[in-house]
Formats: sequence, C-alpha cells, structure tokens
Amino acid sequence: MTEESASLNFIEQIIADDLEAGLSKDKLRFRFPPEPNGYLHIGHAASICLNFGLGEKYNAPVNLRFDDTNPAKEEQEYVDAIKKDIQWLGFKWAEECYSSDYFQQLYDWAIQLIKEGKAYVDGQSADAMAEQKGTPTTSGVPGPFRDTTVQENLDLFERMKAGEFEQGSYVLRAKIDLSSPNMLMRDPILYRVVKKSHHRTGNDWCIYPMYDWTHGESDYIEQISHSLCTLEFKMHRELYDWFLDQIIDPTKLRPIQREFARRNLSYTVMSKRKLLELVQSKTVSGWDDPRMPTISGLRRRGYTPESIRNFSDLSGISKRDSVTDVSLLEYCIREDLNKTATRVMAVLDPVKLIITNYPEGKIEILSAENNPEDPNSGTHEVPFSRELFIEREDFKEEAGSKFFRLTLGNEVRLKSAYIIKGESVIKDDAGNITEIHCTADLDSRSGSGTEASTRKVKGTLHWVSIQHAIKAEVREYDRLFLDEAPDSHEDKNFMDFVNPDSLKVIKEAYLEPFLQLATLDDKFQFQRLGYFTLDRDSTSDQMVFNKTVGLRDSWAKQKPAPTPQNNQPAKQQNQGGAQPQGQRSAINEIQKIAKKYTNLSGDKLAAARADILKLAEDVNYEELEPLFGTAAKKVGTRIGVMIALGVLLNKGQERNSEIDSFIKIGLEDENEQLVEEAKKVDNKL
RNA sequence: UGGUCCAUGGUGUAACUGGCAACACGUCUGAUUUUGGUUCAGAAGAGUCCAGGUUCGAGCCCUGGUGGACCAACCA
Repeated sequence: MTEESASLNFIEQIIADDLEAGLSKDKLRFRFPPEPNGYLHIGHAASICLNFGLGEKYNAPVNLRFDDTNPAKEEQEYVDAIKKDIQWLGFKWAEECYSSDYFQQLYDWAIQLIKEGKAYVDGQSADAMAEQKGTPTTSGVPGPFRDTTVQENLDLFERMKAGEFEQGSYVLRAKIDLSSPNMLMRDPILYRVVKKSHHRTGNDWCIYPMYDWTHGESDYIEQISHSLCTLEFKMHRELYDWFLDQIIDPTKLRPIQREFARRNLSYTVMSKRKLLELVQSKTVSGWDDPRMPTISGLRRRGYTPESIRNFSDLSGISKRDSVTDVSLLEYCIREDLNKTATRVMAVLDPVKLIITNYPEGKIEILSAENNPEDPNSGTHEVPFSRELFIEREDFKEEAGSKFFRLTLGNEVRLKSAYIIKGESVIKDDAGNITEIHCTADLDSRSGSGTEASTRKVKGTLHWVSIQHAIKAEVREYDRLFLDEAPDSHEDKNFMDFVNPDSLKVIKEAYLEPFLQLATLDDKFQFQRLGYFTLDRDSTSDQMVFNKTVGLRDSWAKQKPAPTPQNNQPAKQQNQGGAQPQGQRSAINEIQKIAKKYTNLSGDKLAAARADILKLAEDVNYEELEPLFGTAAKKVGTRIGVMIALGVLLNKGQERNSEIDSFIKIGLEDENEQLVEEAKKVDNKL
C-alpha cells in the first residue's frame, strides 16, 4: 500500500487540523460501534475501513464497541458474526467494548443529572409526549412532570430501576429546551423501561439508556478522539455535545462527532431492516446468501477481503449522498482474482464433441497453466480423450466472421490441447444438436514444440473430458434488484423490484477432475466464464460452486440482445444533480451550448449555432426574457440568447422595450460575434 | 412550513491559503494474447445546479434562487 499524502478526505483533513491545533498524536483513538442487531454489510465496510484505516494511518487504537442498549433487538449471534466479519476483513481492534459495560456509570451520571435538576421522570404516554413536544415549526409545551422536585424524581427513577413500573409507563428525560428548532433537544429520553433479558447483562437491568445518552458518554469513557458516524446523526451532534457538557472532566479528552455519507450500492438495498425483510420473506436463503450485500454474503460469493478494502478506498469518503455503481465492486474483485485465482476448465452447458481421428480409449495427460499472470504458479494435469464436452454456445453450424468459435469447416484450439476442425453434427428428432464431430490436427498439441503447435487460430475453447469430468452444481447470480435504487421510490416498495431471476442453478455442470481437490477458500477462474468458489453447501459427493463474477465480456456486447431488459437505465429521481439529465429543457440546452460559444470556431461554431437555432424553436419568450439580464461578461450566453431571440422574432414575437434594449446593448458590445448576431436580429425588422 | 447538511464528466471521488478541472470505474478505438480475460497504447465525455456580485482572475469567497438528503421512535 502506497500511502498518498497528496489529498486527504475531509475527515482526515479534520484530524490533520486538530493535530495542527495542538492535539497530541497519541491521543488519537477511534471506534467502530455497531449495534448487534443484524449482519454487517458493504456499507459498514466503509465505516470499518475508515475507522480502522485511520487507526493504521496514525498508528492509533481502534475499539470495537457493541452498542447494545436495546435488548429487544440484539442477540449474541450478531455479536459473533460481526466480530468474524471484521477479522475476516483483516482488522484488529484494540479493545472489545460494550455499551452495556457502562450501564452503571451511565446510571450514576443520570442520578447526577436528576440531582442538578437537569433530568426528570415523565409518566406521560408516548403519544402525549409526542404531542407535547410540538413540531419543527411550533414549539413544545412543558408536560405535567417537568417540574417535579428532585427528591420525587430520584424516588421515581429508583423505582423505575427496581422494576416497579411496567414497560412504557415511565421514562427519564433530560430537561433541555422545548422550543429548540432541533427536535432532539426537546427534552430527549435518557432511559426507558424494557423488561427483557439482555444478551450480556441478563436481568440485571430493566431500564436501558437510549442511544444519545449512551453514545457520546461511551466515547468519552473510552477517550475516543474522533467519533465518526453517518450523516443522519448530524442532528444528534448538538445533543451529543450537551450530554458531554454535563459530565465532562475538562482535564480529559473531549470526543468530537463528525459525520460522513453512508455508502450506497446500486441495484441493492443497504438498511438492516430491509435486509432483514429479505431474509424473513425467504427472498434470499439467509444473511449470507451470495446475493446479499452483507460481508458474509460477499464472502460466500467469493469476494476477498482485499477486494472489499480496495473498494472502500476507491469509493472515498464525503458528505454527499451517492450511489456507487456495482461495476466498481466488480472491478475490484476481478482485479484481485485475476492475479490469484487458479485457472481451470468447466463446462456449464455441455454438448458432446467427438474427435473422430483420435483413437478410442486413448487418454493423454496434458499440462495446464495454473495462472498465466503468475509465472511461479506452476501447472496442473488435465486428462484428454476422444469424447469431450464443450460449451453449447461455443458452436454454430454456420456463423459470421465475427464468431471466433467452432463452426463446420473452421478451426479452433482446444485450450492446452489440440487444434480441431468442425466436420459434422448429429441432431435429434427435434433438431437439437446432440454430437459434434470434428477432426484434430494431431501435431498441434500445446507445448509439444512442433510447428503445428504454435499455429495461430482465431478461437480457443475450454473443454472437459467426458469420462474424467466430475459433475457438480453451479450457482450463478444476477443482481438482486432490477432497479438501480430500489428503495428510492416513494410510491413503490423496494420488494417490488426484486429480480425473479437472480439465482440460476445449474445442476449438472462438468468440471475438470483437478477441482476434486478444491476447498472452501479456494478461488478459481473457470476459463472464459468467470470466477468461482466452492460453496459451503458442498457435500462429499456433490460439490457446489458459486459464481463470484463473470469475466469482462466484450463479446456479449456485440451480440444483438444479450441480456434481458434488466439493464434498462432506470434513472431515479433523487440523487445529486438538479436537473434530470435526459430531459433538459430547450432553454437550458441553449445556455449550455452558448456558454462555450466564444471558444468555438469553424465547423464547431457553425454546428453550435445551428443547434441553438433548432433548439430555439422550442423556447418561448417567457423563458428567454429573464436571460436578457445576463452579466455582461458572460458573452457566450448572451450570444445564444440573441440567436434564440432572432428565431422568436421570426416566429412573430412582438418587439418590446426589453427586447429593444437587449439588442441595443448587444450592438454596442465589444465582442464582435455578439455585435454580429445583434445586427442580424436588429435587421430582421 | 422551522432547522441542518449537500450540489464537480454516466458513476464515485480530487483540485493545499482563489490561477484556465485531475484520478478511478464505465464507454469507445487499436495492438498483443492458446481465456472475446489480462496487459499495453490511445480517444470521447464536465467548464463545476441556476442567476447576480467581489476579483486582473472563482468549482473554491459573498448574495439570492433551484434541487436533493436528514430531523418530530420509550430504534440505533
């Protein structure tokens, strides 16, 4: 890893500034704080890589902290899975912490707040409290419990803790500001009653602290210098700071919270709730279904830790909502696997190929390169015989010159073996090809050193010897959703976009026998097909392979209608830019062209002018007039407007004083082009 | 409607205290190739949401718009 100091992301910039301002480098400390209520996904990977990456960069400790303050949702299973995923990604945490470790401290601080009159027990219903909180535009009103005495509050809180009250009956609230524009400051809840066993503290507690009360204080306890979280917590910062203010010892480090945008991936969903829904509805087989964007799903799919870390690096960190295209993720895994995956041959959709001039019963053991990218990777043996399987797609009786594969009368090479020529086919009654007969150039065996062995033929096919092949199941995956951003549609549920064909199971694929030795972590490239890995569903008599990702396929692009219609550009309306790209209005288009008008010359200039003339047909005066006021220095725009104005006048637009003065200013401008256009327009009348 | 944040090629990010917009993916050529993979060489594609302003000079600063995200859970 070459550490580039050239450009820092904004978080690194903040840290650099803090260091500059006097923060000692050995005070730096970070944390990754998941709630153990689900599995980690690729979005978390961004946060993990950010925090642990910072730790590596500054040689600072990074804690793993389970934010386990809600026993209703959290489970040990998730704790274990999260730890496994982080380790798998290759990161080591300094300390394994739990918010629940701080329950007593948090409780003591709460008592302190009550004593200082900054917190009170509220016995209103949730609805009543919401009501009383007001709305963003109207301020809240004090509830009946707000001015209870300290003594009474102490007593009530004690009884809450003792389990005297039912769930939902009483809460502890901070007394802050009921008219704050930030709703979170309108007396937020610190504690609620939850009568549920906690995965770590069991039944020790029946009151549990809320996120806001817990998070900042936990950061403080652990002396985290930079508490990084996603954008939706931005509003919480004010409260985070308020809580810290109440308990902080000024001689100790004060954590700061900073927010970055969460990472979204196209064609999938990323919230735990939605992933859970996919699992519970059995749309997928589980959290680690290879189609899931979870770390465990990606792992099972065949992704490597390196590829995911690299993906995080390439994606970057910023404060804007965005959707990263899956193609970047796919690039990352291909790049990694290309260098490391062992090359093998497998036929997924077999058709029988008989080499008629090859002796029956003869078997040759050929040698195949393990990885052409790695000269030290060696070779492995692959048996060859008279009867082979090749991919059905790799043969056509006749085809155009762009088809580099086997046809009748054409030669191709069988990878690592012989050059063959298609001779004839045998079909069944329905007309399906059942056998392809061919002849081999028996001098052309790969690596034999003969002249024929180095002959160039256009195509190379993968194959497998029928009598030696092992049968296996292969699972191919497509994107889980048909829409680029399935959860960005207000009117539709994300489940409506589930791709019904995201899983394709091939029950009988044929693999070269070398694959018998495959183990769970091995990565293979099935040559010409893609990268595959053994699935944990494999048994001793049935291997199961997952397709991680296909090879880049520039041939598929040439085919007429290769994929169904799932690559329709389903442009969504929410992201980024102001105007939807496809449907710029004519006037906007003109402005765009005109902007660089003065930089153009010759043909380009003429073309630009013609474009403007054409676009102007669709512009009405109301759209154009505001542009008369365009700044004098923006000559291009004014020229464009002038040209468009000419068109409008031609179409019968009445001249008025606005138009007159616009033309007059144009005539007097120092830019010749503008003067020219102004003259043309002026002379039209 | 109140508040906060954001806005740079198709996508994701850069551009240090203002100096004629860079990188990666994707796309398209061509070469090499016993994987239509890889590798190599090259190309197209934005004038930085809009409009004013400050400045010799603005993606960076100011003003006003527009668009989007987030906030009113006893979730985190």
